[in-house]
Amino acid sequence: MSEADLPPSSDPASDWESLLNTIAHRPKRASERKQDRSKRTEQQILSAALRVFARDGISRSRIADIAAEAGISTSTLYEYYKSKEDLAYDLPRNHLADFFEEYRHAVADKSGARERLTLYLTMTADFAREHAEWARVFYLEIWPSVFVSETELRHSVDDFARVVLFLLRQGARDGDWPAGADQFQTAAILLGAVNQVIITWLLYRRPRNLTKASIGIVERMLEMISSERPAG
Amino acid sequence: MSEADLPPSSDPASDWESLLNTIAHRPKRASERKQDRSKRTEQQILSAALRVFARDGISRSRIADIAAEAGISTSTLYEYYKSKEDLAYDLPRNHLADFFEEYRHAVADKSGARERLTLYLTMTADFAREHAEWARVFYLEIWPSVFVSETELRHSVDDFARVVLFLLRQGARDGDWPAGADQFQTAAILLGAVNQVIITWLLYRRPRNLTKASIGIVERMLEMISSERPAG
DNA sequence: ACATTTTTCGACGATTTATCGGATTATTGC
DNA sequence: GCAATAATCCGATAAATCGTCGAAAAATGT
Repeated sequence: MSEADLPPSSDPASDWESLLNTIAHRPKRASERKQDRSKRTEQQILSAALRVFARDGISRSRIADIAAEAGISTSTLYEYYKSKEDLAYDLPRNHLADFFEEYRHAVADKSGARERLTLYLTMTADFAREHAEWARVFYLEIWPSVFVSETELRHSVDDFARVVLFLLRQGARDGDWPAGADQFQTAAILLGAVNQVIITWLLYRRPRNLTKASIGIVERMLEMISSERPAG
Repeated sequence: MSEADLPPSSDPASDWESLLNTIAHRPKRASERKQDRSKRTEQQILSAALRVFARDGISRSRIADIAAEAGISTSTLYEYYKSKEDLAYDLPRNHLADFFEEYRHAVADKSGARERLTLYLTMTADFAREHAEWARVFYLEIWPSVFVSETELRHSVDDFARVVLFLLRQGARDGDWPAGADQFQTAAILLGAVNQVIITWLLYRRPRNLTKASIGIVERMLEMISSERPAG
């Protein structure tokens, strides 16, 4: 990625590239394992943990079950993660990085703030739908948890809002919506609504078609924001 | 409350009263304890659990700590709650009932849907601010949890949205906002944004003034919704 | 005051988490 | 290839926490 090699710039287009670059490449857990065998084991643990956490909930899940599901012994699991909590909070990182990478790819040919923002928010919902087990663990157990703020995961969670704020500012500069509005407030509205729809879908499978629903709600919100009268 | 004695009615005003009546009086955990001593112990347990859960998070909290904090032995606590989970999910019910009761009182002299809705959403945020320990446990640990849907608590959580939906329909009938809009969608936007603000405040103490911020965001959203052009 | 019911608690068993030393498997240097 | 070394894995077991039970203490009714 050439933009990573360039010096910091205040050119808006470059800022966007570098923001995406940063969030898509937050250092994952430094897996210092030397052998391929270990990398496979690590994957098996993560995948088993995801299944078990999604099925039983984190607090009801037992380390022994996860180890069994991964086909290893309990003590081997402890070679990789020092506790259940450690495992639970590491789990979402890879998926989040994948999401940002997918978004970065999909947004490459879009330059308008509104287009970019619509894509971002609808892809968020769609990603939850496509990775429902992950979403169950992330949205219903980890994201709102007090302890996110104590972990590395916090950076990735913060990134989520950072992208929305960036695009709101871009849109304000470009005249897509009034510049006077409190963009933190606008971001809270957009993110809150999308989270609300995702959580409702995860808990009750309503709305039936999450993709369609999220497109509907996002377009409606952006339409409202665009046609707000400038702050007075 | 006399309206509880009346037969079901399709009169809108009476529907509103009976909705409020229902949600404010969801049966609490039936405490079958005979002695006053027990009622005190029960309160001590709930109050201790709230402090410990808010401080350590539910999963890190130990039953023994809660019992010690309540000044009783571990086994006595088990006389009252069959597990930590049981205790955790029972905890929010009383507070939620209190909130609904407070709202019912405060809304008594308001008849417009918009006024009622503004009051509801801002009181929600304010209640979280006033009962921060409770809010920490409820919003960050219990509300989004998978298992809410398995407990009695679910009814109270559903009530939360029910009120908003009721008022959105009232407002549509009264011409406060376009009748064509998908009111489930509108409810998701309103509730999602308020939850988002509350959660952000709980985690990061931003915005500094939660009350002011929630009034701002609620009024802005209702303004946007009121001035949407009718669905086409 | 005594019998009965309710509440409390210490002792203990069960479950789950976490550790450790050595056995097993892979990699490296020659 | 083959030892030497490092990395990985696991059984046995310690540590922590959850949860149960029967008997003691307190409250209640007569």
